[in-house]
Amino acid sequence: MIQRPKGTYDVYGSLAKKQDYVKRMFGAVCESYNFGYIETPIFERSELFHRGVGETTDIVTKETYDFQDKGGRDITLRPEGTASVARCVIEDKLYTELPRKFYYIGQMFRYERPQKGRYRELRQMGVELYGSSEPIADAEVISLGKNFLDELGIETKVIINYLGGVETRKKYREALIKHFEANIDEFCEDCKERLYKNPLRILDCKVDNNNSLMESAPSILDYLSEEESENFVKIQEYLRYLNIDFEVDTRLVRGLDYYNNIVFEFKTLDDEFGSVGAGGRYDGLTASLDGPSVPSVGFAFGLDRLVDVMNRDNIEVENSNIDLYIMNVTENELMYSYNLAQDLRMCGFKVDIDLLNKSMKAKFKEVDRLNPKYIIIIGEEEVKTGVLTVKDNLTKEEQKIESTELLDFLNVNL
RNA sequence: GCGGAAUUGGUGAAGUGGUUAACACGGCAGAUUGUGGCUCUGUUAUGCAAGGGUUCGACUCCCUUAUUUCGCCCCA
Repeated sequence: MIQRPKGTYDVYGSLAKKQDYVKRMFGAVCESYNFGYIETPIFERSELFHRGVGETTDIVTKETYDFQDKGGRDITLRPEGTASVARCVIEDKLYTELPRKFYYIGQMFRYERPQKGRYRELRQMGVELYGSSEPIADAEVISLGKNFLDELGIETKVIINYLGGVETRKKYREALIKHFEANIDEFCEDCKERLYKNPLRILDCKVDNNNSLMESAPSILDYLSEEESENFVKIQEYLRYLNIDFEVDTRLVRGLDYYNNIVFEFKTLDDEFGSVGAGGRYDGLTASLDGPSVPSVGFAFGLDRLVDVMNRDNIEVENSNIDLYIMNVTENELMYSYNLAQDLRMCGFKVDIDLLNKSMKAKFKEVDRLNPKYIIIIGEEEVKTGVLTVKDNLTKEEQKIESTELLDFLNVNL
C-alpha cells in the first residue's frame, strides 16, 4: 500500500468544510480591511529564500525542499510566504503606488520532524502591508489578525515585543553575551551553542527557564533609541485605542532574519498549541532582494493549527445540508426525476439524487444521511399528472404541488 | 537531525505463542416490493502497518522499514 508522505494529510469531508470556512472568514476579514488577494508560485528560485529569509535560519539551512528542475535551475518549495510577495512587489514594481496591502492563503513546505500542529506541508494565511512605517500600520495589521481570530471564536492573547533596528540589536546582542558569558557553564548544551550564534534565543530556552540569570538579563527595551521607544509607545497607544488586549514580552524573538522593530504573536490562552500566528515588521527585506527600500509589516497564521484549536475547543462550523433530494420510485421515473434535479440545480438549489438505483427503503436511508430540507417523490402517478409529492423532511408532512408551482413553493420555503 | 511511546476492520476498540480474532458503531440486505430515521434478523470477503527472521506453529517474540504521537531543536 502506498502511504501518504510523512507530515502530510488529506483534506476532505468535515475537515475540508472547516478549512474552507476558516479561509473564507480570513478572506472576508482581509477584504474588509481592503487587503487584496495575491497568489505567488509554490516554488521559487532557491536564492530568494536564502537571501530573503536568511542564511542562518533553520528554515532555510535545513528545512527546505530543494531540487533542480530539468533545466538545471535551483528550485525551492516555498517555506513561507513573505519572501515571494516581496519578490513580486519588486519585480512588478508595485512600490510605485503605496501603500499596497495583500493577503495570501496557501501551502508551504518545511522538511522537519512532524508533531501535532506541525506538518511538512503546512497551510498558511498571511497579510503583507507595504509602504508604511507608521505605527498605525503596525496597529492595523495586528488589529486585522485579532479581529479574524475573534470572528472564528478562538480565544487568543497578543504578545508583542520591539526589536529595534540593526544598531539596537547589535548593542543588545553584545550586552546579552556579556551577561551570560561568565556563567554559561550553568546552561544547557543548546544554550552554550546559542551564546555567540543567536544569544536572543537563550531567553527562549525551556531548560534553563529558572536560572537566575534569566531574570536579571538585560531587556531590549533599555537599548532602544529614543525614536524607537517613541514608536513602540505609539503602537501600544493605538492598540489600546483599538481595544486590543496585549502583553509586552521582552523575551519574544522571531526566527526569521528579516524582522525589525515590532514583532508579535497570537497565542492560545493555554499555550497548548503555541502560537497560531506570528509576524512583525521587515523594513529591510525588499532592499536585501535588490529592490528599493519599502517598509513593510505582516503576519502569517497556521491554518492547520487554527483548525486543530477549533477542534479541541469544539468550535463547529455551519454544515450546509442539501436543499432537495429527488426520489424516483422506480427506474421508469429516473429520467423525469433527473431532469427535475437538473432544472432545480440550474436555479441554484443544492440537489442530490440516488445514483445507485437503490430500493425506496435504501433511498430513505440515504436521505437520513444527507438530511435534505425537502424530498420530492416521483412515481408513476406524479409523472402522469404533473402533481409532485413534496415531503418536508423535518415535519414529515407531505403535500401535493403542481410542477409548475414548485419553484414558487421552494423560493418561499427555502 | 536526536531521544521515548505507539500502529488490530470503514470507525472506536478487547485479545492470546496453538483449531472459526470479542464487542460496539457504521455499511449492506431482509422483516416492511410508493415512505426511512425505533425494533428484530442476517451479512460486512482475501483484515492484526509493510518486509524479513526465530519457531512444528507468529497478530503475539526479534530485526528492518514506513507512518503517527510526545519531548528536544526550530517554527505557523
